[in-house]
Amino acid sequence: AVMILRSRFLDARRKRRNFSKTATEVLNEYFYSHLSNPYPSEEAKEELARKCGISVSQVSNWFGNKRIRYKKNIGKAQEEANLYASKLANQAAQ
Amino acid sequence: AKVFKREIDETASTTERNHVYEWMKGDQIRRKHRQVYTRAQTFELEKEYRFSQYLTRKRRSEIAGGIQLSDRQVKIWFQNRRMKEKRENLKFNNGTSSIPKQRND
DNA sequence: GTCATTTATCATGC
DNA sequence: GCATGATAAATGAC
Repeated sequence: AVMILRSRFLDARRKRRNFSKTATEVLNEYFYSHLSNPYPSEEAKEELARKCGISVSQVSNWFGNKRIRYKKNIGKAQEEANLYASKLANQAAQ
Repeated sequence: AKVFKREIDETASTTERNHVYEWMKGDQIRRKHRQVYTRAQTFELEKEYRFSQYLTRKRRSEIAGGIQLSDRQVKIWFQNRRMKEKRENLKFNNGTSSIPKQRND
C-alpha cells in the first residue's frame, strides 16, 4: 500500500477556534431545554447563530456534534444536563 | 430511521430529563464504516469533477473501475462534492448559485 | 437529483 | 491527553 491517506493539501480551512463562553451557554441551554427533540428549525438556527455571533453552519455543526457525543455517553452528560436544568428552572422562576 | 423527527418538544422536567428519547437510540454497537479515500482516488474524482459536475452512468462506471471504488461511492462522492461547492459559494458570494442543474443526455 | 443528518476522522486548543 | 469544531463518507427522507 501507499503512504496514502495523508497530506490534506487543501485543508487550510480546518482552522478551529473555540466558541465564546456565552455562545456555548446559549447553545447548551437550547439543547437541554429541547432534549426530547434537539433539532432546531432553520429559523431557530438563525436566531441561535445571531445570538452566538456564529454562522448557521456552525450552529448545525455544534448540534450535530453535541447529539452524537451526548448519546455516546448517556450518563456522563447527565451532570451537564442537571446543571442546565436547574439553570432553566431559575430562569422560569423569575 | 428518523421518522421520529417531529415538532414535539416539551420542556424537560426533572423526571423527563433522564429519559432516553428516540433520537438517542440506534448506535452503540452498530457503527458505521466510513472508508477514507486515498489521495489518488480523491485526486481523480476531483479532476473529473472539474470537467463536469454531473456524471453519466457510463462515465461513472469507467471512473469507479479506474480507482477501485463502487459506482455507488462515486455517485455519492459527486453528490457530496456538489453540496460542498454550494456551501463554499454561499460562504463567499451571497446567493448566486453557480451549479447548473442536472443535464439530460 | 437535493439536502439535513449521522458517524468517523481530522486538526487544533489548551 | 482529551475537548472541541470542521470536514469527509454514508444514509435516508423527499
